[in-house]
Amino acid sequence: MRIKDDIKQEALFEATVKLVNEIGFASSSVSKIAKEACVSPATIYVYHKNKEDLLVTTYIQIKKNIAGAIHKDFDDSLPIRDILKTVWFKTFAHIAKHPDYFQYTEQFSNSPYQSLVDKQDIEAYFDPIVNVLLKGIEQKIIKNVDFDILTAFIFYPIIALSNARVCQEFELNDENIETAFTLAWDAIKL
Amino acid sequence: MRIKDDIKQEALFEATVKLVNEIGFASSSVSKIAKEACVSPATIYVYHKNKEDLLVTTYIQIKKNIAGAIHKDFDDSLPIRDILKTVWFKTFAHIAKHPDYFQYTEQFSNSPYQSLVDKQDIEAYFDPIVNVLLKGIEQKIIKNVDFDILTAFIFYPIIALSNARVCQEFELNDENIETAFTLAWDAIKL
Amino acid sequence: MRIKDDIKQEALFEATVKLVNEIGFASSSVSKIAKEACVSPATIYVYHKNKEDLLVTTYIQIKKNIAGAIHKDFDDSLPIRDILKTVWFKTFAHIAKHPDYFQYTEQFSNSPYQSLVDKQDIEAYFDPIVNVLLKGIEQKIIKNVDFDILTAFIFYPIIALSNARVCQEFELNDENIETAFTLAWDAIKL
Amino acid sequence: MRIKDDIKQEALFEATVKLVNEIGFASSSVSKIAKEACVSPATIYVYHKNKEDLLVTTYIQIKKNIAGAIHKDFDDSLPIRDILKTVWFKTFAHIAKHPDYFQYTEQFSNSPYQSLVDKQDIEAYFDPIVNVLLKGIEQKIIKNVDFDILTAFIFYPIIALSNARVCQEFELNDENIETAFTLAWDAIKL
DNA sequence: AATGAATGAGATTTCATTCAT
DNA sequence: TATGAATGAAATCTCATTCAT
Repeated sequence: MRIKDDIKQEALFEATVKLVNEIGFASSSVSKIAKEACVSPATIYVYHKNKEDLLVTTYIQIKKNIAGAIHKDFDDSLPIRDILKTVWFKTFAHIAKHPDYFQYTEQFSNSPYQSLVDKQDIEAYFDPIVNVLLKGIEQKIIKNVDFDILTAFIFYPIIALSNARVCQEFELNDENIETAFTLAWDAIKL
Repeated sequence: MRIKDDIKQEALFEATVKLVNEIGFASSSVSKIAKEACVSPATIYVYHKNKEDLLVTTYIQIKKNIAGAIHKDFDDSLPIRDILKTVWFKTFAHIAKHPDYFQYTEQFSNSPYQSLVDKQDIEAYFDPIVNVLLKGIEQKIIKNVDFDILTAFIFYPIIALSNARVCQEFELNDENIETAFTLAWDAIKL
Repeated sequence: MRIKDDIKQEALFEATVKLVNEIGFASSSVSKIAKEACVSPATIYVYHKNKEDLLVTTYIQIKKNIAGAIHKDFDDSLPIRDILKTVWFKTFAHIAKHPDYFQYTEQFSNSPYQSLVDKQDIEAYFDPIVNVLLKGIEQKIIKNVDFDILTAFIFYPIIALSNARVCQEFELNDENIETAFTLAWDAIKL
Repeated sequence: MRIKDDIKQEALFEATVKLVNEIGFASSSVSKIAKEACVSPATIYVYHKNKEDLLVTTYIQIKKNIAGAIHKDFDDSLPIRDILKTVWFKTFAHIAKHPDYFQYTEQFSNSPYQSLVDKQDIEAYFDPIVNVLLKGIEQKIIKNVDFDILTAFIFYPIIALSNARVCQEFELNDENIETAFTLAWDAIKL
């Protein structure tokens, strides 16, 4: 008996991301993804219950990837500002390295598929950095405001700036990233 | 015949927005939009070259609307912080009043259609408020950094927070909006 | 504007019946029916909500046809035996003339689609002949037994015999039909 | 290994019958039958040449079952009417006990698979009761008419009535069955 | 201008069957 | 023998668009 093939699984992941980047979410049909991954469309249904499941699985995988990347060598004991700055740079670095992954999540999270993902599961991946923020509030280093507000100034701008770079001509060099971090810190620091 | 035209045009606009909000961008077919607007699918092609044009037109219309709303009673002579704060509140108010318009732009700007819009045209609608920022830089009130960076902290957080409200349980009352503005201002002020 | 085409409607009806007879119910796909009717598969969905609707509509149409045929020149005032005998012969004649219609109903009524038809509606078409049976019971000419039992001996044998003819070598000449009626009458008469 | 074989064989038989009853002939795919029988789809092809063979085998098995059931304790020496009445009741009893088997044959015998069965083989199972009819004709107890005609009145009504029970609300109690036999006997007796 | 009919192209998914272990 | 993986073929149905009135 044959056994499920990790190579195929991986090929499907890559094909999905690549195609969504090239032709967009709506135009990425199962047939096209299959062709890109060099498998039969029917094979996709061996690995995934339906198209939805393929897209959602891909999304979750990417989110796991990024959570892993930004928490690499995570050192809880550093000063809060340093931790945030490190993560800030690592996030930009990850997006720069995998702009296609980033694009995919952007398209996905504004599609109807978004609602199929258990947000709590995703958020759990980012617990370490979130806890840093909470500790900052406790230590009166960071403003004591609703967590969604902090997010809007310490995480969301990364997306905004990366999008600006991906879609336009804005250059994201180290200097710009550092400058941007200054603004983020000014926003949230007490 | 003019009146009839405008009614159909408006019906198509509303139907497009409504449907995209209800069933998403990808599922909003020409036929469904036509049915929602109580016209024949063929009629859409009297008013628009193709589906693409319908969606793009709708997007531009919404952007015009919001630009109009946030610049209402715009007073150039006030202190810069006051102007920004007024616009900040007006933007939240507009989104709260038309969450469907907002959702539409979110979906649109992450779709492949996005590239069909002349960004310069859209940006022109927001010139007044942009000029305020530029003046702020000149007067050394606002940090002299790349404009995209300022945008990421003074405009984008609105989207982040509105999305948080639309998608989750975050409450956007006046107090929260005011608090958030404090962070935005701290970010960009010199 | 084009208007719906009776010719197409009729062509679809004929194609459906013909194909079901030739290749069976399960193999009769929408595509094949469309090809047989010389229309696009998509056109079928202009005239019918889905495949199910096409098949059910076709079934009801056939049932209407047969009800019309067996009640042609229906004369309520004749003796009950004569009425039944006339209908008996007319039914065999109709089936002989349209064996394909008959085959279709046989396949349909043993398929899962069967449950989608409102039986009451169908039965209503056969009210006149049913009323004759009821009158016969009243006049103590026909056995006073459950109506389903009468049906099993005065109507169902027609199907059995026609099926025998359609599927095998049994010959249904006037003499055999007359003989069979003798048995049917012996069964139900008081 | 023999035991294991028989268990799988039996499981496939039961699964096929059950599924055909639940979702109909056309929707009963090989995969679904395999899942229902808790075996791999590939295993079916160890026991059967193809899907067709599985369905035909199942049909023949059921026919054998019923032939066995109605001929149980078959006593050739009783009066013809008594023999027929006994068989009549035994048939109803068998159908009542295995309505799913009955339903399966009904669906099967109106499907294209029907033509794959050698009718002579099936009919041979029912020789004993058929011979009774022939003897009845010889002894001038039963009408001397074409055998298909007799069948239509002494066997087919059972199907009609059982179907009426299966599909609708008609109640098949002993009294009704007895009454129905009266009609059947009146039909065929000389 | 306005429209319902019509359709080729293509969507997602399931099928019966074979493969490789 | 027994199996889960794999797939070409085909299923139903929807799409954006054009046609004919």
